[in-house]
Amino acid sequence: MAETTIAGLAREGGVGVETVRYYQRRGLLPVPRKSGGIRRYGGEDVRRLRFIRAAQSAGFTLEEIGELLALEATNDRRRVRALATERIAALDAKIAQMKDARDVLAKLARQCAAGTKGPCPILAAFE
Amino acid sequence: MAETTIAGLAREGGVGVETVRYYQRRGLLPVPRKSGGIRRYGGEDVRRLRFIRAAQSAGFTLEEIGELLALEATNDRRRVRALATERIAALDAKIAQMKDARDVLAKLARQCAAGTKGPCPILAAFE
DNA sequence: GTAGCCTCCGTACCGTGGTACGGAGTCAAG
DNA sequence: CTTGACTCCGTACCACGGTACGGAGGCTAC
Repeated sequence: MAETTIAGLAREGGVGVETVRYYQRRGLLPVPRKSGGIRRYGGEDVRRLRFIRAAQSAGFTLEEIGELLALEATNDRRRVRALATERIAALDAKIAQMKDARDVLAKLARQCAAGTKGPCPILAAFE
Repeated sequence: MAETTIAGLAREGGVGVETVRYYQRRGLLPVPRKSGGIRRYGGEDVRRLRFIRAAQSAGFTLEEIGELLALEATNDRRRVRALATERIAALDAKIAQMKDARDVLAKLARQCAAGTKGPCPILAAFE
């Protein structure tokens, strides 16, 4: 298991060095204390960093990811499922709201394109 | 046209006093200079404030709303339509991304609920 | 042995849309 | 004419997920 420096870890995870340090401050990644002055990172650090990025792309916040990482050790599937269900509900709510906004705008844009006389229907809708 | 104070304007627009002041700083609302020391607001201010809220609920950022307000005077429908189209595209992209995250999570949650042996499929998916 | 990266660390800053604080001034009612 | 509510103004702070800066020290190759 080749050890690396913070720059190597960052490269493996596809993030910047500053982001790794930020995750350390957030408690998502451990802060190793190794050879004089310079920290060394191993495969477990890469795995955790990739876990964070994967969970992020599933819509979890960094705070939730912190809990997920802690839950890895306990295998508390019920709690993990609860977090996932919460996240799904939040995503559904936001998606519905954005879809509404999108449909309203699309309808207005069609109306606006259909005629050139009078005030713009998009602006008029905001009155 | 009954004039009012900042608190009255905020009430009409359904926002807080601090939010009105924030919009003034952003240049979205004019800063009237009226009777000694206290600013007075009229119907046009209420209209603009409501416009801002309506445009916001359609997904525009405050910066874009600033441009929309400026476009009201010129009736440049092409530019307004361009802004709306941009916004629709941005909404579509974000909606698609969130839907993907949602579907992945929902699938994992179903798998997780289906069995209790082995590691949690949700956590395993992030490895 | 020294040039030239890399690391460490604290701290400040970014965008987005506000919210909170605190002291001084103003205004209307009692 | 005082009390109490409201206004004005600058400034700082909140969440969120980072990004940037700068000086001191370490590490590696030539």
